Amino acid sequence: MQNYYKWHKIKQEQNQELSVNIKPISSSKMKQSDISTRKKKAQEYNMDFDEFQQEDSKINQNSDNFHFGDSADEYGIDSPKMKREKAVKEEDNTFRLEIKKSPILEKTLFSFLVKFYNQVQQSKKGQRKKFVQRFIDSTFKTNRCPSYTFTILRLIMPHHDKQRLNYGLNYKNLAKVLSEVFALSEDKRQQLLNYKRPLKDNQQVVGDFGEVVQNVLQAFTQKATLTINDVDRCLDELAQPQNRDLASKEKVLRNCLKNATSEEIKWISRLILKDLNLGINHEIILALFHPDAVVLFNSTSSLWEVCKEFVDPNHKLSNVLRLFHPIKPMLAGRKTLKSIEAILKGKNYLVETKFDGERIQCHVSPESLMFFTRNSNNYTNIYERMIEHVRRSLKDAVHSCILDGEMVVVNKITGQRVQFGLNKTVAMEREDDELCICYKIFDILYLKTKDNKEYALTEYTLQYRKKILENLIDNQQDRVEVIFGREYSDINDILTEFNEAIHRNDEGIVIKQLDTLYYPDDRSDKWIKMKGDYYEGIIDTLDLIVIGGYFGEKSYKINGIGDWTDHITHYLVAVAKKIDLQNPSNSILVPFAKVGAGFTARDYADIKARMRDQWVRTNHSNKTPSFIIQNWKPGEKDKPDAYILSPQNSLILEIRATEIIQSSQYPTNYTLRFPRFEKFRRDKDWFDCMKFNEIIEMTQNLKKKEQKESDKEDNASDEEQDENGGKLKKKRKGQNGEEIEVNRQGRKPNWKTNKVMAQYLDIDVSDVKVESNIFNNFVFNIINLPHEVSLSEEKILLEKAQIEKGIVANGGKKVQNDSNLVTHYIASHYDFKVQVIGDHYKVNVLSLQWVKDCIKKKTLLDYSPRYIIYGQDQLLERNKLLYDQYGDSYYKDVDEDELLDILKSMKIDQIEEEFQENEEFEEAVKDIISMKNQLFKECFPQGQTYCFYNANDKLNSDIDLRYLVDLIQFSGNQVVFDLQDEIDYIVALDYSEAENEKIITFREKNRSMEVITPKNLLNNFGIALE
DNA sequence: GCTGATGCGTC
DNA sequence: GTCCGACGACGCATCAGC
DNA sequence: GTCGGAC
Repeated sequence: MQNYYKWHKIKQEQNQELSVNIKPISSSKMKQSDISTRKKKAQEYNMDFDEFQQEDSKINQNSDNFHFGDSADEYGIDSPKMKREKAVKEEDNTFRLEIKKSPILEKTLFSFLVKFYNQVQQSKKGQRKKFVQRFIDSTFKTNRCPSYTFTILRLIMPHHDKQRLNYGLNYKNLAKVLSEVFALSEDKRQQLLNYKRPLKDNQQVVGDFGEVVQNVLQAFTQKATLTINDVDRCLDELAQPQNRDLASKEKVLRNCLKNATSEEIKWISRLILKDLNLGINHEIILALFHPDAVVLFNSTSSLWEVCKEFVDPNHKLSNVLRLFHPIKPMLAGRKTLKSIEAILKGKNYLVETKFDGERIQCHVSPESLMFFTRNSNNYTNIYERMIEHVRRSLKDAVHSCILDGEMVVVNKITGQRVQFGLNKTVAMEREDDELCICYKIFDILYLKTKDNKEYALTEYTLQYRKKILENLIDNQQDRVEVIFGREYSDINDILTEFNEAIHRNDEGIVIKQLDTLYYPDDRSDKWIKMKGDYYEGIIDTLDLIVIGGYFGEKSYKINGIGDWTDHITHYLVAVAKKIDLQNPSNSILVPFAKVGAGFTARDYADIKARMRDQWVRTNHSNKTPSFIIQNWKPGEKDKPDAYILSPQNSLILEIRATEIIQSSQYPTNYTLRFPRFEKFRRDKDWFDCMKFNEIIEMTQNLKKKEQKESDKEDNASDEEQDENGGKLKKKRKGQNGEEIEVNRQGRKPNWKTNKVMAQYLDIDVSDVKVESNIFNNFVFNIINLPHEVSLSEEKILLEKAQIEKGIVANGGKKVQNDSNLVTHYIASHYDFKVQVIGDHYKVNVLSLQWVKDCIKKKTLLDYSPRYIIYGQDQLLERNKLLYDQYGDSYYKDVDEDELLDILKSMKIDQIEEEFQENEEFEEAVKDIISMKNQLFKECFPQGQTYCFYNANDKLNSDIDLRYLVDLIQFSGNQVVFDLQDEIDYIVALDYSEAENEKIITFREKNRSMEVITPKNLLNNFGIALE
């Protein structure tokens, strides 16, 4: 969008000079397009077309009437209870809605367009632009009458045509209607209805609705006599409110399609679905239509405006903003931490909270006030009650303006964030003492003052726009509020802001550069959004088990046509309510969410290979399998196309999500917001998936917090309501699950994934000789590396490898992910991740130098100030006593006593004692590490207790078990055979149901314990079985 | 007249 | 780096079908 | 909203 202002002369410096005393910009120019010369040119240009001239003048007469304050009535009033009003308005504005048909297109065959569609779609992506160019050039060379250009443009980009009302036909209803129109056999009807489902016996097209339509209707092919206007009129008819029912639509379509070929029907279907799948950006088409077309389109969201404006190809756009034509909002981009730092270096910027509501643009004139959404839809009626509030907040000096902001539900009492789902409900019906809608205004795009001065504020810097905003709007607490943001120039302040936002339970922050103009529809780095779930260590992931699959449209692109399981592209995942190790099918799994994002082609191939024979195809009337909770009544589109055969062969997926939200759709009563696949948990067996009560636990934590907020007594009956209350009350529940729960005992909750596994250790340390034991029992994680070496990726790795080898050589371990197992976090400098990890785990983050120095001196050095990147209060306080302000010790040298002292504070004394008591242990460890045994090529876990529950009698007969026990003991770990407190892992063997119950109950009380399979166990020791 | 399916918009 | 389609959850309005 | 893949 660099060229958005290229046609405009305004320079940014100019803006800076403007003081609060507003200097108008050529106000009289607004909407003073030179119609007479334009018309003249157009007429010259279209000299050959009598009809066109007449038509053009008619249409231009209409546009002559247009002025600011005129409302854009072609925006379909598509909001609810507006039916009656709509009828009135429609009559009022028929002259707008009914755009006269171009006479030329009465004679132009639709097959002309079909040819173009095919050409573009079949060509390679790089070639497409060329074809479009050719098409535009030839089609609009001699005729640029708006009725002509408009009809064609909206048939090339149906998605951006806002003038026509909805068809009420998506693929399901369209399939039904088409079946009726052509009186299809039941077979073919089913083929259309289930276009995503592969047929059992043949290789026919699947997945693309249009293709299936053409395929099915091949027999009905007619001669191509359909004209473009026929199609256009048909679409108009379909959208008519009186044709809402399927019977009417059938009539309309029959009338049109009786003259169409199956190929044409394919494309008409796609037009109705508003998705041609041409693979060409609308901006490319517009830019070819006229160089300024994109700019105008982004400022008015209207193809009709574009067509009216550029009748003359040489016409230069003189103004863009049109009141009551929604501007495409400016968007915030998502950036990596590293790039954020680079982008913002040396700049001034504002940080604002990211509100979790609806982006709403508000247009105001003395006569009218309208709200538009992010996609330019008219939401005036949804937010009807906000009209008066906004008006009241505008200062007298304002004649007209365009405001940009977010409609949010606020809880006036607690101030807590409210669940997004309530937004519309509260807006439209329920606003009470507690909840109400608030318009958070953060920008102003246009202003006309009472003394008739106009400002296209999109052409001014943010700094300036905020200043204007400040002077024009009166704040009304919890109703209409102006958002100013906090100004910073140091990246660290941003990180602090972000951290605070996360802890406040906000959705995130938005960073806006102060010296930038307003770029419609631009999502670059001028505005940047940061959300908690973008970064590691803030939001937990969940391990869920796959229980069902759905056919998707992705399949035919990714897998081609193979066997039917290849068409499964998204999955139903569940938590476990009851686990039966003996007879897995007697377990109870509870559907929790669907996941379809985050899978790579590779991932699909993986699943395919591992699950090939594990699917049972359904026909949507099957009973749900026994292992799925039976009170689940899925809606039509939630019924899986396939179920897994049995839980024990299913997969565990690690799922990331923004938050846990309430749901009436899943029997858990909760589900995930924005779920996406993160990775496979191959190390976990099926019964290691998340448990039902863990959801309850997570949400209980939230409830507790909520209750604390509102000072209420703990109420145990709350949960029962959720358990069997069936439908959820729509009452205030607005909390979410992203809060990080750090267990008081420092134990990790079960839903926090244990990321430290041998396979994640990426540097081979098998040949590292252990030189000392100063880092014994330490687990290191390096958070970041110096910027200087960041020039080359290789150097980074080299540096990292060197340090990690050093760590291992001195008895430590190194891991690649943060977790509760990490004892020492290391960083080269302070950054956001450092802060987040520090706060999350309540740990100190030490400098790389500390590690290097320790290695060099072969001793543990004190955590002196110069070694601290991010310190916890306790340590900082201590250092205040020990060191002066320059970090120099008050004592000359660090003597042994002091070191011991420090070690004590670090609780290392215990470890030391252990060593003294157990010399053999240390020796054994050394021995094993120095062994160049294949089995131990990676670091392996130590000091853990493994339980082979009741396995004594099996040991002798089972050689594998003996081997496992040896392996564990040999490597400095403990083996026990009964359930006791210190167990870290219990090895899943062939237990009876009763014993399983015991294990499960025991585990309930010992959350830190994990059940692992022998396979996992080997995995932990770096022994891969595959 | 009610309920579930369907469409369409928001995030 | 940018664009695009294929995916997620929700709420509301409307229609089909009982 | 998220994401991966094509360009």
